[in-house]
Amino acid sequence: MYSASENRSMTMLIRKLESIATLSDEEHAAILGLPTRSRTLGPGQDIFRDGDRPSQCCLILEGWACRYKLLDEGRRQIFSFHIPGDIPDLQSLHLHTMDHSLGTLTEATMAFIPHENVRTLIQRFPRLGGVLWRDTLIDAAIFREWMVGMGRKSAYGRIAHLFCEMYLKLEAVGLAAEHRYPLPITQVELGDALGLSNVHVNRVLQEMRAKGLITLRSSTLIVHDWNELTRSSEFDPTYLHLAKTG
Amino acid sequence: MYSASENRSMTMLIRKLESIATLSDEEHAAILGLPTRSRTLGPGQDIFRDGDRPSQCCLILEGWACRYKLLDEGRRQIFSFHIPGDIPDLQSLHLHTMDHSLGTLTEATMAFIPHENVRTLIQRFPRLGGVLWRDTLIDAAIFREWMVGMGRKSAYGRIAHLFCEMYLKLEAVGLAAEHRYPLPITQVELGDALGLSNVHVNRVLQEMRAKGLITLRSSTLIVHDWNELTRSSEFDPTYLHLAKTG
DNA sequence: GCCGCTGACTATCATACGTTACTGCGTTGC
DNA sequence: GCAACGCAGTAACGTATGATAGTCAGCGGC
Repeated sequence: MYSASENRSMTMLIRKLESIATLSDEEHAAILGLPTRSRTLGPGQDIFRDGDRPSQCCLILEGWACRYKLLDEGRRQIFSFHIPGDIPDLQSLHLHTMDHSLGTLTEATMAFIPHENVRTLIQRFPRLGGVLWRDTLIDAAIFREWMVGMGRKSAYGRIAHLFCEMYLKLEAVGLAAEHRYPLPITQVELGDALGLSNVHVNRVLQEMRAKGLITLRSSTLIVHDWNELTRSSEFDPTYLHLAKTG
Repeated sequence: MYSASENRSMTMLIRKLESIATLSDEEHAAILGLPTRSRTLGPGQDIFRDGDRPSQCCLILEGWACRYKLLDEGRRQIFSFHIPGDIPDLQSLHLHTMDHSLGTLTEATMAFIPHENVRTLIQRFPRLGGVLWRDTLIDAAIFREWMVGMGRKSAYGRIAHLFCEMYLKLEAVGLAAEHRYPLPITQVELGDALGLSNVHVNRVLQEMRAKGLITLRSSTLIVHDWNELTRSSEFDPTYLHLAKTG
């Protein structure tokens, strides 16, 4: 059921971890040796739900996912967007009951790793535990940054900020370059992430297009003026704590 | 400079950790043995600032603090309120550059613990490392919950939700009971935490008072109708991951 | 005993955003 | 080839909240 040897699916995880820390050869090898079971899901499928008590972690190999919570009357808040290399539910190692849901945005392939094996890995390589801890801390830093947006920035600034953030995250694992990247997210989902209505998201996107700031078509975003995008969103990448940027 | 033996100041930390996990006698003793240096600050003082690279952790013994970030034109976003027993900058163990600031709200006494000693503690008691990791994960869960508020709830719901949250956090460390607690926070600070103007915070507080829901006077909050408070804010304590509630 | 300050509170007016409801275009299914 | 659907886009209108600009009570300083 789980395949351990020659685990190609772990390269994405290694790329991700090396974007936020450095790994020794032994640590590298230990990660490659993790047993995983892969699975592909269609778009809009839940991987776990609010209230679940998962016994494994979920690593994204391909496609996009998001964490979210549902409220009364169809309201939804999306907390994060996840791309290949991410382990969106690393927290389940220490918080046993999920307080939100995780679902796919696109068709997506995930590798599941039993908690047990992650725990053993951390015992053998405590420094690797520190790297995973660091990853969850960066997760929290991104939440804080979204809070700044929702609390104190305009819709325009929020959307621009998200575009900057996703670019750096994708670039860090080699999935974006030249200020262009795949963005398979609907306007409704953008709104649910940023606390906006789909109508207003559309308004702001039109405004950005009119200014020649971006092109967004068939799920591809092209940033024509990166400086203006970062300036107008007050974007400072420190909170991403990427290895490159210190 | 640091005093290690008979460390009374650590009891608040132990109470806090026992509110989210259980500790063995050895772990208990090891925490009491941590060397600390205490310091008392007046209200409105910064403990560290955005961009700092601290070499110690800060445990709050008495008083309130908050984490925040400043933007252009005097805008401010407060991320969290901290009470005795909290270690607001635990993340600095793995994220070396602070991406926000920490300041006191009231006069406050803090105990500083060198990172070095925390690391040694975690090496000797890996399970304790897990508890601290868990604490930072709960921190993140609270951020997510605030995001839900700022993105998808009314001002009324947000304020009510915060009142519920602070009550449970204070109660968990024995600083609140009978739906009444000290709340030494100005209306401006409430607004900066919830993404509202001070004027609107005032409007909503008046509304809550008019309904007989709460009394808030001279920094003391009394909740007259806990059920209505939780109902109107869609409050579900799961995200606090308190030991009691599983 | 007044000064200066901070925080609570209020009134008026402005606006960024939400709500509702609709059009139109691709895609998928059959 | 057309129905059904999801998503982008638009228009008209409504409103929760912000901005500005004050008043007032309490309080420490001297």
